[in-house]
Amino acid sequence: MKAEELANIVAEHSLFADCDEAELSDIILRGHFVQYEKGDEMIMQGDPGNSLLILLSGNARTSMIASNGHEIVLDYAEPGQVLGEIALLDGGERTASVTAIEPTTALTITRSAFEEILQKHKNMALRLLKVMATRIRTANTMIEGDRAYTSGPRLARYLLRLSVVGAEEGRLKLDLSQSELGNFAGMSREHINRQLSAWSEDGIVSVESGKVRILNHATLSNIANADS
Amino acid sequence: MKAEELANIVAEHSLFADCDEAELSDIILRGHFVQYEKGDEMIMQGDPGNSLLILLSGNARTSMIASNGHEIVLDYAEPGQVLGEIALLDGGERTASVTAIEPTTALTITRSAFEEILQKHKNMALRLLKVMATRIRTANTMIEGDRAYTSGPRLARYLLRLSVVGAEEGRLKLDLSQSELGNFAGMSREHINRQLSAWSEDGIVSVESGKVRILNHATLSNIANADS
DNA sequence: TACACAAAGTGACTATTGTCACAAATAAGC
DNA sequence: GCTTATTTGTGACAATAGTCACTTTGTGTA
Repeated sequence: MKAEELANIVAEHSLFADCDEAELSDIILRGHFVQYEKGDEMIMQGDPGNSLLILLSGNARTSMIASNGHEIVLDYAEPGQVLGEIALLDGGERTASVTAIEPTTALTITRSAFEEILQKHKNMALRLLKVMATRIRTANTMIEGDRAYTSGPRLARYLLRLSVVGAEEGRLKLDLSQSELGNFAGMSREHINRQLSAWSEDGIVSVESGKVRILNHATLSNIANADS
Repeated sequence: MKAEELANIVAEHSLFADCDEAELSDIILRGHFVQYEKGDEMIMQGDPGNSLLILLSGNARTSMIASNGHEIVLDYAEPGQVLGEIALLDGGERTASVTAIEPTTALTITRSAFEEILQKHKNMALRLLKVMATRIRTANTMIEGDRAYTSGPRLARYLLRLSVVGAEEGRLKLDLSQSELGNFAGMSREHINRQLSAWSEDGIVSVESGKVRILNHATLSNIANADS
């Protein structure tokens, strides 16, 4: 793999967005290329965390299983995303799993390789700090939303989080089943279904052949900030 | 202020735990010493975030007000804690407020000063990365707990989070009113009251003159991981 | 000590959301 | 193209926790 290729893959907001070619090829040099099939666990909850992943292609789900069996989806990752850096940095075990939800490729970087990269390219640390700051912000917003709002506004928020910015026809980044949406938005599959049906009636979303689309982005945003 | 003093103040797990004297005095040199009274807002939600705080003495509450008025307490900070680094790093506005809950002193560091410190002491970035990793971990655990468990286990978790490790007589780090506990644990004041009373009956906690104490740490831990 | 204000305790009722149990509709594999 | 599995749709019911409306108990201060 060449630095150019990685540069193309890596998304705009990614950790590596403004890396120069020297940095990128250094990263590639020190990393291992890995392939996953749909359903493969790229990172496993409970394992010690001695490496970090950079998602190159495909999509993955970050989720955790609580001690009572409840599954919580924390986020979905796109190409360019860094995964598993938390356990790598603080030395703790992995508190969440990352599962490929389609055929996926990634670059694995071990702790020592990562430390070398940080040492050699000193801007790297600052970039990673920014990425992590945004991640904390997202987590806090998630806590806020979960706590302060009832199911309607909450589902609206999670749908908007899945929505693409310049989305033609309001298509979402991922076509999730209603049970998955439930695990992401923190509500039961049945409840998701009822809420979606209601919104479908009002022309806010459409649910054709399992695929949810946002028809009225504006009202959905209003709902997301509604009083209840 | 002298580097030694800061060294003494700063807690074990703090960002500055293993800073040498040169680093500490550099930080002091570039920061401003500020005092707050009980109730003062040290950081205000909605403001642009151009500085960071290091709590030197006193205690503070990090909380956010949702658009529907709901107040959510994210965490309580002790001396040594870094506050407000998220907005500083990612350039966004402050998503939470930090309020002094007792007379408090802090060291304010502006963005430029902070960048100088990072530049000069390159271990600093790595340390901050660790701190932030732990913070993401805490936030994720909070999301997990809020989602997967009912009020009982949840309150147990938040009480344990407030408990001191070698706590003589199970005293908590902070004596919170039941309404505050409610905002922290995400449940109504009344519900907190009922749950606490029930546990008090069973000898798991005691609630004397508004102060909660953990009498049976072991069972409370069990409750925190119960099936419901 | 008395007054005022804030915090805690408690009962009754309500609301929201989850659970269970199916039927219907898709999708996937052979 | 048929069979099987996995989603989706929906009704009835249960449960958990919030709200309201008070009373009671503390706490701090003039």
